[in-house]
Amino acid sequence: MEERMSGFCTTKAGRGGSSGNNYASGTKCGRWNPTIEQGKLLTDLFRSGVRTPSTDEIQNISTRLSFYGKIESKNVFYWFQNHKARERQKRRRVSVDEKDVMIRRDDKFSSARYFTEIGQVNEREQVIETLQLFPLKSFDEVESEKFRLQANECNEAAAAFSYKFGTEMDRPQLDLRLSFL
Amino acid sequence: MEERMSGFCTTKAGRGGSSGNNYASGTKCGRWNPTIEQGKLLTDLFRSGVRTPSTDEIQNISTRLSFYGKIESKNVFYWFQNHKARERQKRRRVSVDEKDVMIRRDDKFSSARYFTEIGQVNEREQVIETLQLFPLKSFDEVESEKFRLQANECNEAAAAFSYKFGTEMDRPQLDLRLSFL
DNA sequence: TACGTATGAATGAAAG
DNA sequence: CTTTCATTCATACGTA
Repeated sequence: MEERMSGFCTTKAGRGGSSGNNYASGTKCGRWNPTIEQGKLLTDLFRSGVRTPSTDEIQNISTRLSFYGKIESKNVFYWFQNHKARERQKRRRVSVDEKDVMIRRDDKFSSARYFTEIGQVNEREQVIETLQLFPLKSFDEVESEKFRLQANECNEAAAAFSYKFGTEMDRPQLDLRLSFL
Repeated sequence: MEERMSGFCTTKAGRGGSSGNNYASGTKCGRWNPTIEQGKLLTDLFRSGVRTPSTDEIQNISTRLSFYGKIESKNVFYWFQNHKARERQKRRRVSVDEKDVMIRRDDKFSSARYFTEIGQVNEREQVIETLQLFPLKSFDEVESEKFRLQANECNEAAAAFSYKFGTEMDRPQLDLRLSFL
């Protein structure tokens, strides 16, 4: 029995906002907030192609992540659901805006600027979803970038993760899901 | 009490086009800030009953507003999201206060009472959403009032808005959304 | 300069 | 899956 403080309340959670800030302010307890490690790992999984993990996978991931702080499987479930939805939503919006710009282009600020500002705009997600095995260095959003920057030591976490994933689990790997895609 | 103007401040006078783009304070770069016209129009739409515009509507609105300053659809999305949430929050806060008072005074007063005294506190917002076409003179918050006061000349903006909305669009009006409710 | 308020942005949790 | 709600973080601005 280990009663770590990590988890819901204590929130040392660092999830950046938009301006490269990770808050550690007194967050109110009540809802789960990923710790940096958890966020990093989740993001990695996402970037690896995981989009809609099965119940079992969710369970596994959750178990794994619980090492870094309190977490429930539903949190994992929601995380992926939201992350995926928002990636799409963003993509959708951006692309339309982009179109608008094209149409009404003021020529003052060309589209190039937009792409840079808005970030990676048009990427085929299906492809990514199945071939992401090779990190294409195309993080989905600025967030991941921040995570990566502010938490390099998390690599160890990733390592541990992979490790455990391959040992104490009955299922092969998270890669397994890729096989039935 | 705040003078909100300037569009985005694309790190500098990014957009040209519409006149009267006051960057006044010369601050704010990074996050969108509605110009007076944009704010006026958004507020009007809100008061007209628009609460949760669909993706398409958001796009239209955004496109329209882009005439008055740089703006992305997500800004419109967030604007409505926040505006609605805060209206609700405020209302909730008030009702709670009222309730406290009530309770303290006399427990006899029950819910029925609230409706009468507090005014249209617990209104069915769906209804509003569909019938708000007729300004019920129930402004949501002081802000809108201010906007209205400090920017009367914006009516022209509203006019233009309506105009464009009715002409350069393939869809009828913003009322269209009401059809599928 | 310090702080309160209004509000843009983000995101966990759910509902639809 | 999509859309909405609730909460919280972050920041612009006004004010003392």
